[in-house]
Amino acid sequence: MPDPDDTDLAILRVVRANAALSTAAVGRAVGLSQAATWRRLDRLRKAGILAGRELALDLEALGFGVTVFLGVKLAAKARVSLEDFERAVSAIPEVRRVDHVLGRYDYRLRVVARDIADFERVFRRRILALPGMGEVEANVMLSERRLPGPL
Amino acid sequence: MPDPDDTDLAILRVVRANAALSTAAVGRAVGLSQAATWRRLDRLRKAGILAGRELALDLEALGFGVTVFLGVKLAAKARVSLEDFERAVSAIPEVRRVDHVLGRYDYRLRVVARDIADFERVFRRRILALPGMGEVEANVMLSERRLPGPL
DNA sequence: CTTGAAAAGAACTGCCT
DNA sequence: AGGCAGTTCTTTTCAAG
Repeated sequence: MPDPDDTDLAILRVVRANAALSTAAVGRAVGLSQAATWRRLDRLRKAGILAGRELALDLEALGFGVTVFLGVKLAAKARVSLEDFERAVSAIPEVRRVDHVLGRYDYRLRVVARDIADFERVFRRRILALPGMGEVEANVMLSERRLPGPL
Repeated sequence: MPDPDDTDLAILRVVRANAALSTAAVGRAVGLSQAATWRRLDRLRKAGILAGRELALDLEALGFGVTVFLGVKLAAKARVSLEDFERAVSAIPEVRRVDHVLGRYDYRLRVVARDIADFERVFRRRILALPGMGEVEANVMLSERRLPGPL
């Protein structure tokens, strides 16, 4: 499959900004017909560049108002495999992301809770009980901003 | 607006798992007609719980293979407003997320680059040049896992 | 690549229980 | 609320220039 050309990038910029646009509207924005736009979108999908749609759930509107980022260092002595840790952490409902990272920490977790009291419960009963837990560092999220990113 | 009931939660669980499903298919999964499902989805959208669809771009497939998380502490002396910092950091194309946090750092950034050499360029010329930059800590992402989260 | 069109499917509306 | 039926819009595919 050929790499995306400038027209493809223009299409990606449009759909990234407005995922609810029809192919005809995207075509109008980049100066292509509906059919041609569809063919390009189809190619981008098949190339794995457009990896599918997602529905953004507003967890705050559902009562989960607290988001905490945790940096986790596995205990040096503990002979816990990364797979075991990942399996255990993935079983905690409040954990929304598990990033395996290189640096001061081994994992970065994104955790949600209804409020601080709820977070304390999750932290004490679930997070601290994870196999191989070493150091933990926490950052409470105040606000977030998503940016379009490169392209 | 009334809070979501059990049926709403069932619908949210279904669409969260598969955002590409038609309202008719969602209805089948929860035992409702197409129209009833659509009306509930519409209500959830208007309540802000379903906050809109997004197209997932696979940046790796586009050649951005490196993701780095940065923890940033603003310099104590610098009299830089948070707004100034946020404006400047938001202007860097490679920055995909800016999270204002409480804890050891003031901000957590998610940055993408084509490769490590590209990241070094962004880091030296853009990140280190941000107004008010104090300490920085970096974590290179090895792998990530998104989880459904609570509900 | 374009236009035009047809068929299928999904989204939306109104009416009735 | 929920179901049914119908309308409208989009997607998807095709033929022809």
